[in-house]
Amino acid sequence: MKPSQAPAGETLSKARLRVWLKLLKSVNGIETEIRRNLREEHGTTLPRFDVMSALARFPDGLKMSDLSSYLKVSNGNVTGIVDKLTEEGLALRVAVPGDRRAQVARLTAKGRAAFEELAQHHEDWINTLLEGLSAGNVDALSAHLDCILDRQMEED
Amino acid sequence: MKPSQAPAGETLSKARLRVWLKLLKSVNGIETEIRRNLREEHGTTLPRFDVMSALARFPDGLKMSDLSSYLKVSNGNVTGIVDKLTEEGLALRVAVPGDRRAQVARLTAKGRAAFEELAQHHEDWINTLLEGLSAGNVDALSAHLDCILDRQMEED
DNA sequence: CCCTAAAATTTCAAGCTTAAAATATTTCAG
DNA sequence: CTGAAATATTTTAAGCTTGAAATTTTAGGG
Repeated sequence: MKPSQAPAGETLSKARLRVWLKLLKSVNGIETEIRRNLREEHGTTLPRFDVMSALARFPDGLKMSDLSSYLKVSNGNVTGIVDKLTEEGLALRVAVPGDRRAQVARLTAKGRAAFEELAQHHEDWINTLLEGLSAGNVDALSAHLDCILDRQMEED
Repeated sequence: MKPSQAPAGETLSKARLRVWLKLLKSVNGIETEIRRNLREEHGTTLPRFDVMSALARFPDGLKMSDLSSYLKVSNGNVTGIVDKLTEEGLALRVAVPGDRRAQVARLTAKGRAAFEELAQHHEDWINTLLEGLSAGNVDALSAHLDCILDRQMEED
């Protein structure tokens, strides 16, 4: 009545590897399409969208360091992206009253308007790319991802 | 008896967006850890591992263009990575008999040995990072990802 | 007060990635 | 044959990303 000849642990390890490759392929495919849409339809990039998205959630602005830890990217990285957004008039840096080292990044009115536009299209793109997932599929997939994410949070 | 006030379509769209963000977070977390392991424990990078992995599956070598379409990255990209692997003695380019334009990239013996080592560790890392997924979870997750991937294949 | 450690940010060097242009070679219609 | 189109690859310019070094400012013990 053994289900297989190989040790269960080894088989599970290979199955996890296969599902990881599938996970990677799914995400890369979607991400590539989103990047293409952002570039071709809006002349922008995913990192810029991500920063705008973060700033949109914090209307009072975010310190540069909070922004980088929120997005899980390096400090130097957000410096460059906020520079670009600032040049384009979409964001600005505001001095923090009590601390001359720190600066808060915020969206400008133009930045907020641009983000609203982008965010709607982004949701539409994702909705189309995930058309194969019913509401039930979404919930089940979400639960499985929680199994992965729970482990990641432990490690911090 | 309505399940919610919002139109079903809108709710599903938001649910898909949420699961997309969760998918991205899961994959980014794992990928960051894999990159860190490759760098700190083996002094290499994920792109180099990906190329070695592709070449390991084709012992007779892969044309540069086949390599880039297999990995879904640009031609110019694989040129640079194969250059690096060649400098390190892990890969080499072989002329294709009938076509002086083309070259086949192959692993050297050293490259094959290095890859075997990396691949085993890679599988172990993934096995640990996905410890939260039982065999049943893996199968269910895999099925849901197929819903996403099926759609992606249609678009090619 | 001073001066060292910590904190916030930017700068820097190196590597990855892409799209597009450039090169070299092959194919094939006429 | 010949030259235009197609194919295989490399080069290039621009942007993203990181980790580490550098800069500026703050905080706190002595």
